[in-house]
Amino acid sequence: MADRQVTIADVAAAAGVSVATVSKVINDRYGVAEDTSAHVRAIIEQLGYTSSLVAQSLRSRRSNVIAIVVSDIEPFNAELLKGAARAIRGTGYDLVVFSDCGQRKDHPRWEQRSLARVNALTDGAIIVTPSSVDVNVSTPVVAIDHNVRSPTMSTVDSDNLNGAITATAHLVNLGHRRIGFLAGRPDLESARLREQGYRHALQSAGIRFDPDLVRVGGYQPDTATEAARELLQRTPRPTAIFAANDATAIETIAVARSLGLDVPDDLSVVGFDNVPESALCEPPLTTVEQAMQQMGSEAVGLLLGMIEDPSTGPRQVILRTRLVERSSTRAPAETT
Amino acid sequence: MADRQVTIADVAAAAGVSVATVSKVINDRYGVAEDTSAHVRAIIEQLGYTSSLVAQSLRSRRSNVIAIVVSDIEPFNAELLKGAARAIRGTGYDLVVFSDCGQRKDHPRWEQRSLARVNALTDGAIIVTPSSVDVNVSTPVVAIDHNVRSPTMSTVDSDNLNGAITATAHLVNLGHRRIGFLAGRPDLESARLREQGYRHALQSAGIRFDPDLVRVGGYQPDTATEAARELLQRTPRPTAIFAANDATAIETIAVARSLGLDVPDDLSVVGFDNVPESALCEPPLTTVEQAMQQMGSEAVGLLLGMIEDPSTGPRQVILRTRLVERSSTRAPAETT
DNA sequence: ATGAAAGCGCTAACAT
DNA sequence: ATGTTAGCGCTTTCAT
Repeated sequence: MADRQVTIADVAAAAGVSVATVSKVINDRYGVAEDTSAHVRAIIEQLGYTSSLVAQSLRSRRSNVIAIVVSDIEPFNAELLKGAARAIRGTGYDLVVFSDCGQRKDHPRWEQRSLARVNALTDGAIIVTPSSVDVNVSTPVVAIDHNVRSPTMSTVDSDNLNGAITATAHLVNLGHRRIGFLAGRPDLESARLREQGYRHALQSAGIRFDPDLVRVGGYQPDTATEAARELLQRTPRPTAIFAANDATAIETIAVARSLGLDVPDDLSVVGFDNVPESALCEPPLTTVEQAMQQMGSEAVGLLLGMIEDPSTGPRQVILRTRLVERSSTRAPAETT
Repeated sequence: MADRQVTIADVAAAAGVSVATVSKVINDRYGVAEDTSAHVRAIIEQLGYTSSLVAQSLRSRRSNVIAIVVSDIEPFNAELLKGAARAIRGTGYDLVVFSDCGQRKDHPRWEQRSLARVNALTDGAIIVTPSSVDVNVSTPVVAIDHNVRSPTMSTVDSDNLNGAITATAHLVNLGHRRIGFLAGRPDLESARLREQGYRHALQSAGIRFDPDLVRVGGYQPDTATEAARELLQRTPRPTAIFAANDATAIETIAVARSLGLDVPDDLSVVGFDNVPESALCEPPLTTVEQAMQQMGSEAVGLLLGMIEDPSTGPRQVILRTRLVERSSTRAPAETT
């Protein structure tokens, strides 16, 4: 922990040249003599100088950094990050992940703030599960799990509708009729589509939609607890629950257990996402897999394309989902 | 995607005051009239202004942001991030994760560069698995999985020595005698300690250490492939392998399979870390669990302590490990 | 209470 | 080929 970082001025002084010359050397600008350049490089090496990203990007347009803006770092976003990192490798870009760690989650435009904060720092940004309609920055942006269909923005999403249909149909095919739905956040498009899928599958099976079998779980364990309890304490109790994501599905299992219910004997539970945690819980969760890592890498691909060629139009990528059957679902014990 | 971000100058102009006044309002400085302040806030709201982290932190010392500097975002680091994010929640700090996505992994001082790049941006940094001895920045730093014992720096580590002893002893207790070791990166203290633990446990069991049963796997799948193959093609073949981390243990299983060997019938494999992937591979991996998320949150705790009270001395935290028995280990088929 | 001006570390015209 | 100079958006004395 030194008193002060080495600055370009230190290098210039030590090398006996101007800061402008050092800057030119760093950025491989033409117009520097061979030996001047070599000398400056030597000094840089010797002093262990690294330019400040902050100062550099305040001044110039390019930073060779891309940002991923997330509300929090939880299992789903962590998978995205793994995939994004893989895609960045070999491109020469650095990655900055910016997160307020969920502290502004309920603020209507948290992603706008985060984006504005890092904006000057980066050449473009990926924004995950944004809550507001439009973003307003000067660099390219691609949205993962976007809130609304917007043909003006590049987006990467899973096929939420078909995923939810598959999940619900799986329960129907097992013989379930009273199927509860633990909904996601109503302000998110993915959540709305999953509910649509649930309804659609019910209808296809000739099961009447019952609003009393739906509660908002909000995608997060703590917001789901009460909702799951209400669902499970109804009479007659649903024999199965489709939760809009894994986090709340896992919470549902915990609530069921606390109520003395066995999963899957007394209750089947299906989730959505297939985060690693879903395979590790007890019982292992049947869920709809999203290609999370691929979503991250696709987003990086789109973004770099837009950065390198700004005339690139917005593109929407939709990735298919698939059902992963594990042990949290089975045929209902008794027929209704 | 607007043409330009809203700046403090825009706000000042719209409010009919100077930028200095706007700055004071933003930072709750005294010396601004009530109604001026209210008016400025209204304009800020209306324009959707958010101050630029870049400009702000170039100018002032505090940014209310902490950095986590990682070489890459892979399963181990992803777990750390989850734990760190949880610990940051409620503190008011924002998190910036900086990574070159493994592109400078072999550069001897990659962490020094990354640290220097984000230094001005943050109030302190957590640096994960650094490769060089000492860091040189003007803000507090805590190291996770540090390279060398350094009482001058705050560090968070697992008890690598005892973890490795436990892993090796587990194999010994199952009846294995020819136990191979797929070492980590020799430049990392954690890797050296795990090898020490391996040797120690062998010695305790009265098994002679055989250098031919040790190969460097380098902590990464691609660097481990050849090493694992060499180990498995020796005659006589080891009946068990302790890999220095999960990533290379999983790779070892893949190599064994490609050689027609069954795990655990023909070969037992133990890993280290207990990343989620280790439970999901086939067969599920017996491994030594590090409290990865806790490492992240402990590091945040130490760092915030140092930021809030700079007189805080360096502290070292060592977390205990524990063996997680799954299905990749069993008694050897034939006795030697 | 408010504003003018200097400067954080760097880049980019523009001189020389 | 090199240096001088003017900012990037912000904070912070220091005048007024």
